[in-house]
Amino acid sequence: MAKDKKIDMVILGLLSHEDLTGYDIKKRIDTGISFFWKGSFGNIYPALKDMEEEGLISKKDVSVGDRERISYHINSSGKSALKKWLSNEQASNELRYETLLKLFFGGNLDKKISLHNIEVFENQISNDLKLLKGFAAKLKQNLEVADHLYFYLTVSFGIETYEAYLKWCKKAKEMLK
Amino acid sequence: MAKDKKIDMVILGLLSHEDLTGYDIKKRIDTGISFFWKGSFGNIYPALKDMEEEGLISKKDVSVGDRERISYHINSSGKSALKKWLSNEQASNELRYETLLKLFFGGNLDKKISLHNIEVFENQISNDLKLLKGFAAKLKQNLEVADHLYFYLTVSFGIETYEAYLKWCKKAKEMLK
DNA sequence: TCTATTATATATCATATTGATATATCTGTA
DNA sequence: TACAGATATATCAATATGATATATAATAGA
Repeated sequence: MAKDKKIDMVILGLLSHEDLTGYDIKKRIDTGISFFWKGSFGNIYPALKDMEEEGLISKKDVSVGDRERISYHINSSGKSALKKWLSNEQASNELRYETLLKLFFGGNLDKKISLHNIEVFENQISNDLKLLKGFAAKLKQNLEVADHLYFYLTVSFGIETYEAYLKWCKKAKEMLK
Repeated sequence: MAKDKKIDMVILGLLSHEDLTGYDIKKRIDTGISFFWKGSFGNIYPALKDMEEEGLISKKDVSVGDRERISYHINSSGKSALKKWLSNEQASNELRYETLLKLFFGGNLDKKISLHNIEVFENQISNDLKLLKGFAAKLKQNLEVADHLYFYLTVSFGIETYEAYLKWCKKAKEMLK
C-alpha cells in the first residue's frame, strides 16, 4: 500500500459519503474543511488518477454532451486505506502564520506597522468567525443527522480558536501601544 | 527583486539580529518560531546559496580545523527586502490540522477512535502549553530588552490558542460520549 | 583509553503541495 | 445575443517537506 499522502486521505474521506468529480471535491474542501486543510486542482487531479490506477477508487464517465465529467467511486480497498489512516493516532498538526512571523521580526520597524498588521489580522478573523458561527447554528439544529456531529465539532474548534485569536489581538495591541 | 519566498524572509529576519550558519538558523527556527513556522535543511541551505548569489547576504568561511562552517551576514539589500516584506500587510495564515481532518471523517469508525485521537491531541497540547508558559515567564521578566516584547507576543499567542484547544477538547469529548 | 552516542555542519533528493495558467463548455442574465 | 461567471479537467514551475548521506567534534561511560 502506498503511504498516506494526505490529499489521498481527504479524497477518500469525501468519497466515503458520495461519488464526486475532481471539481466537486475541490468545492467540498473549500466549503467544508479549508479552514484546517487545503487542497488544489494541482494535487487533486493527479491523486485521483493515481488512486484509480492503484484500484482504491473507480471512475465513471458521466459526461453530458460536450461537458466532460468524470465521477469517482470509492472501492473496498480505498475504504480500508481510509480506515487504517483514521485509526492511526499519529497526526501532524501545524500552524503557518505569516502574521506571527512578521510580528516576531517586528523590532526591525516602527511599532505602528506591527499594530496595523495585527488589525488586518483581527478584521480577517472577525469576518471568518461570523461565517463559522452561522455554520454552527445551522448544524446544531439537527445534530442527530449522521456526520453532522463531526462537522459541528470541527466548526466549533474554529470558533473556539478564533475567539482566542481575537482575545489575543486586543491584548497584543495594548502591549504594543 | 525575487518574490518573497517565505524561508528567505525567515532567514533574513534571523540574520537581522546576528550572523548565523545554516545549522544555527535551523536551531533558531526550531526553538523560537517552530510552533507557527517551520524550516528544514532542505530549504534553508539552497535559500542561503541563492540569496548569497543575489547579494542579499554575504558568506564568510569560519571553519575551525576540519569542521566546515559558513557564517552568513545580512547586507543592506537584504535588510530592505526584509523591511519591504514586513511592511506588507498581506499575510497568509493557515492551519494544517490532521487531527481535525480525522475527526471530520470520524463517522466511518467507532466513536472510541475519535475520542482516543482527541485525547492524544490533548496530551500533546498540554505538554506544549507547559513549555510555552515557561518561556513566557522568563520573557516577561525583562520585556524592556529589545525584541523580547515581540517574542513574548508570539508566545502569548501560542498560550492563548493552546488554552482554547484544551477547552475545545473537553467539550468535544463530552459531545462524543 | 577505547568506544559509543550525541551534537555539529553542509548538502542533496524524491515526494508533496501551492498557486498560476490553459483550455473549453455550460448557464443565467442584461 | 453577448457577456460574465460557474463548471470541468489538466499541467507546470516554484516551494516545502522529510529523509538520507557524509563527515567532524565533543562527551559520557565502560
